[in-house]
Parts: sequence; structure tokens; C-alpha cells
Amino acid sequence: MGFGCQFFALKARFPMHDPEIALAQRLPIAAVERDTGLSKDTLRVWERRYGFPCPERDGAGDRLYPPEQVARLHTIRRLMDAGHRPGRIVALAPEALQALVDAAPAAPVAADSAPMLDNYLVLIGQHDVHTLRRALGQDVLRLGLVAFVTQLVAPLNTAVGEAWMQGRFQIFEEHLYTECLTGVLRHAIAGIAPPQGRGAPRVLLTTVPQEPHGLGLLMAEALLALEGCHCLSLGPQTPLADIARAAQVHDADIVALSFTAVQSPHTVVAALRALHRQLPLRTAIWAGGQCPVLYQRPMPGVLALPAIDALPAEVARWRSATALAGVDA
Amino acid sequence: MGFGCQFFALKARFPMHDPEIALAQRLPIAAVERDTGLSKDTLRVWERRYGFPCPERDGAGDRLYPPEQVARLHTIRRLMDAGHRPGRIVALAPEALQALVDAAPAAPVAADSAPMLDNYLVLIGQHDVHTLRRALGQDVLRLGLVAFVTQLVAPLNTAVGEAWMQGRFQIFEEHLYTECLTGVLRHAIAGIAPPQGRGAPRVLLTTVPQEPHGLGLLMAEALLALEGCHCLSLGPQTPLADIARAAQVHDADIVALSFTAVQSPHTVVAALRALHRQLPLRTAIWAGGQCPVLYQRPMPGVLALPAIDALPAEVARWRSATALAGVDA
DNA sequence: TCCGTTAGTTTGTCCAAGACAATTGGGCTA
DNA sequence: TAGCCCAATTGTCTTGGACAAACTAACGGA
Repeated sequence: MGFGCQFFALKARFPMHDPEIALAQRLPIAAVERDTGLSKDTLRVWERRYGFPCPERDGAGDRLYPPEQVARLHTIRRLMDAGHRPGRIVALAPEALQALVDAAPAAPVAADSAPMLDNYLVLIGQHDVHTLRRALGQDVLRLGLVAFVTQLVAPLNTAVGEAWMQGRFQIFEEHLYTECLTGVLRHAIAGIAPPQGRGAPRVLLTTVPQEPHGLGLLMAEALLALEGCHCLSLGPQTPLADIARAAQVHDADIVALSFTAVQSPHTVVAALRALHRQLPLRTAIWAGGQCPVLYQRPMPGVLALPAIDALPAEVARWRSATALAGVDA
Repeated sequence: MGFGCQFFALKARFPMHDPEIALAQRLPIAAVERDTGLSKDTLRVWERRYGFPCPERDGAGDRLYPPEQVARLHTIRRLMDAGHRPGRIVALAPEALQALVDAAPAAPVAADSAPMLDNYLVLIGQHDVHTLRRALGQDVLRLGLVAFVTQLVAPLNTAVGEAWMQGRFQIFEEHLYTECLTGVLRHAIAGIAPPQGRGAPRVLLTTVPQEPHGLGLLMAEALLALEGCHCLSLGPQTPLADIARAAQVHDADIVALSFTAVQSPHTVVAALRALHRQLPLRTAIWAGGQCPVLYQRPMPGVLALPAIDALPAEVARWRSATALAGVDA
């Protein structure tokens, strides 16, 4: 099955006999692109402008990046996600770079939830999946799904992201956490009864093609379904044209999109603007997630939700607005 | 939260005021890359060699692809996934291209399951998510999970992929199906009791970074968990180095990987070889999915599973082999 | 002091044409 | 039919230049 032209199919070129491993782990440029998320063009232009990275070359003149340089690029990427500018940090020595990482401001956490979060961070660090799943399941019941999502999962996501940023978590620990939580959230969502009656807002949930992260989607779906919305999730990475088609077919009132900081601001703005033009006017766009650009500039036709716990109130507002406007169908 | 250097972060360049929409839907090269999965380099070299695509240019000399050409590229991509060579089809006229699509051989389907599959295809085409989910849930109970996965889901995947290939399904219908099925499978997996005793094989499930599709993973997890395996899923797109780290930490006996035809054969082979070198010798690699290259050439340290229903037998074989070898821990 | 405008700098993407290594296909021979 | 080799195919990488968008900072006016 072809199964999805919607995905990237970057075809790496690995000349000779598996140089990724054979030559002491020195990576070709395509491998560095996927590992660091920095495009080949960017890697080359940094080398030209800032003198770093300065990869070795193989027999054909192709770049081979030593692992230390890849790690340093990794750190640079983290710092850029945190707001630093390339020109200021790319040429910096590893020590200076690390100093910046350590100086990163710790996000404020509600005092009462801190111990609970720490407990989870320990569980993740121990890779104790079964205990982790059981604990999450118990907290769903203890807190209720709304509080679970808004007061536990949301800050926990931030904490996990930060721990990864500071190098305390490996990537696979983040994957482990995501996978576990996905299971728990899906289980909870499956238990919510579909809405009765006619007044329920019809919501289409998905992410743009560049955004592979689906956790925010599930969190939103949980809250929306609890508010009696008619949810239809397409999963992550739907092409814009297909989001528009799906919205039309599903007769959606709202298209809910989730973003993470992985996105470049430009991409996000362009995608939202394009989507706004392709959607019928009656369909609203709600955008949420840890993506700064959403909340810096207001965008036409887009409602930005800086915190996920604003969702229920927005649904209520939508209901009353729709009731006032009368039946417009 | 940074949340994942493991993902691509291709940053599109959209000069001027959102030309994607404003200029009659003509797409810049970056947009075509993500829509078609053909790299910018490939698009440019095809233009040079075969005379197609032949995009217009904006004021700055940048390529702008008209939608007809993007659609044609799309068709070419499908045909290439089906085994055609670029040199033979890129320069072909749209009619000749369509003739090739229509001439595609239909995969043989077991006669007894055909009506059931058709029924599902109709449901997907009608976007009736609730009925679809209910039907899937019922069939899990009716057939049992093993038969559900091997006799229903596996051929249904193929059928959906083919329907998309022939243009009978939109991409969002494929997404809809995937999302629905994901929910059903996760629900079923959650109901499987964790294995008791010491002899259970420890399996780590994930996909390589280029492979975003997670459905095959869930199918495998279902069968493996039923066979009493100790499953740990990382979800899709784990970097190779992190797969190795996770396997070590989890003390995995088997790393199970899922592939689709989206992958270029080269990438798959390189990834498997690299992984084999990074994993400890005692850890086996099991690879499955609709990816032809897996079954064409045997690869050292990799067990290729052409059909998913071979999984239970392989688990049994692993158990007996391990029992014979005695306790090696 | 604060705000808005302008000029300058930074930054990522795109272009061109050439090169090369790995794979594939076809033709030849045993 | 099976095996082998040569030639054609094909995708990725190279260089250096260019430019548009975004960001910074300085300036001037209220």
C-alpha cells in the first residue's frame, strides 16, 4: 500500500559500505539533517558563514560530520528553540554553549503539583512502563479527566520537554512517555459517550503536515468530547487541502489544530493563513500548543488558545454565540 | 517544550504574501516537496533531464508549480511506488500515465473476506466514523483479535492503500480509517494481561525515523502481546541510536520494526544494517510491513516477516530455541 | 518617556550546472 | 536457464552567488 503521500520521503544517500557506522560514526549530511532537524542548506551556509560545523570529507568530497559536532549542533538547536539567535551561538565554543543551556530559566510550576510531577519524572527515568501506566490511569480517576489533562498532563509535558532540553532525558524516554500517555488518553476518550441533540459543535482535529506530534490533539479531543462536542480526529499530518475537504464533508464548525515548538514560525503562519482561505467562512480555526508565534500576532480567522484549560470556556462561548445567531444552517 | 529533535523541521520559504493561495494555487518548490515526497533536488534534476515538471517562475526566478503539474507528479509518485522507473514515466503525457494506473494489477483477495472488506470500504467512503468504529469493535469480538488482525485488518490496509492509489479515496479518508483503527487496536491491546513468568520474550517495538506510519506497529503489538511477549512500544520514528539505547535499557530480546512502501529501499537497508551493528548480538531484529526490499535480499541479523500472521509461529520458534540454548542471562 | 518609522543586519531558502556512486537493465556467454 | 559484465539510469552532493523576509537598533516626534 502506498499509504500516504502526506509524509516526507527524504531519501538519504549512504555511499559505500554503511559509513554511518563503519567510519567511526561520522555522519553524512543527510543523516545530520534528520538527526538535528537542520536542513542541508542551513548546515552548508553555517559552515560558510560561521565556520561551524567544519565536517571532514570522504573520498568524493562529501561532508562527514564527527559525532561531537553533531552533538554540538544538537545543543545549538535546543538553544534556538529557546529563543537564541544563530549568529550569536553557532560559532560559540562547547563550554560557552553549555553555560547558556544551564542558564536557561526554569519554568514556574504550581507548588502543589510539583511533587506529583517529580514522581512521574522519576518513573519515566526508570523506564517503568507498567507502573507509569497504572499511575496515569489512577490519576485519571482520582482527578477526573479535565483536571488530569489540564493540571497534570499539560505541566508534565512541559517538564518532560525541559528535562530533555537539559539532557536529563534521552529521546527514547520521551517516546516512552508519549506512547504511555497516548494509550491512557485514548482509553479515557473511548469511554466518553457521543453527544446527543443537535446543538453540539462539530470539531475536526488534526495537525498540519509538518507537525508529527499528536499528543496535544488527544488532550484537546478529551476536553472537547467532555464538553459535548462532536469530535472527528484525523490524526497528525493532514495536508492542508485535505483538512479543508474533510471539514466540508464533516460539516465542521471548528477545525482544531495542535502545534509544538518544533515548527518554524513562518511555516505555522503560512499554514494557518492558507487554511483560513480554503475553509468556508462559517468554519472557525482554533489553534493551540507550545508554539510562541501563535500568541504573538493575532491572525485573521484563527482563535489562539494559549492554555489548554481555556477550551471548555471557549466551547461555552461558541454555544451561546451560535444560539444567539439562531439556526444558520 | 522542544519535544523531539527526532522530527524533520523543513522550513518552507514562502516569499511575498502567501503565494500558495494568492497566485492561483501555484506552489513553491518546498510545498511541492512535502506534498509529493519528491526532494527539491529530484524535482530540479527531473526538470533538467526529462523536461518535466516545467514550473513557471516568480519575480525572483523561483519555481512556481501549477496544480496540474503537482497532480501529475503525484500520479508519477504512485506509479513509482508500484515499481515503475522514473525515466519511463516522468515525461509521459497525463493520458498515458492514467492508462498505466488503470492497468495496475489488482491484488488477489481471499474470496470469503471480500464482501466484508467491501463493506468497510463503503463505510470509510461515507465517513461514518461511529458505525465504522462499532463495526470494527464487533469484529474484534466476533473473530478474535488474532484473526481480526491477520484476516481483516491486514487485507483491509492493502485494499485502502489500493483505493487511494486509484484515486477512489482522498487522503483524509485514509487518515480517518487509520485513526479509527488505531483506537480500536489500542483498546484491544490494553485488555491483554501482561505476561507472567520468566520465559517471555522481551520485545521493543518502533519504526525508524523516516517511517511515520504506526499502524503496523500496533498490529504487531497485538499479536505479540497475545503470544505472551513483554512488549514495549516507543511509537513511530525513533532515531537509530535511541532504539539501540532503549533496547539495552529494556534488555530486549527482539527489536520489532515496521515499514511501509513509502520508504526508499536504500534507506531501509541502510537503517537495518546500522541498527544491527549498534545492537548487542543477543538482540534479534524482526522487520515487517509492505516494503518489498525486505523480502528481496536477506540481511544479516534481520528476520524479515513477509506476512504478519507469521508472527505467532516465530515467537514459538524463538521460545523453543531459547529453551534449548538454556538460560543465557 | 514612550511609541512608530526607517535603515541596516541577519538568516534561511533557492538557483545553476556539474560530478559521482550505487543500482538496474540488457545483452552476452557458458 | 543461469551467471556475469558493461552501460545506462538515477538520486544526492557539491560550490558560490543571490534575494526576500524577519529581526535589531537607531532615530525622531508626541
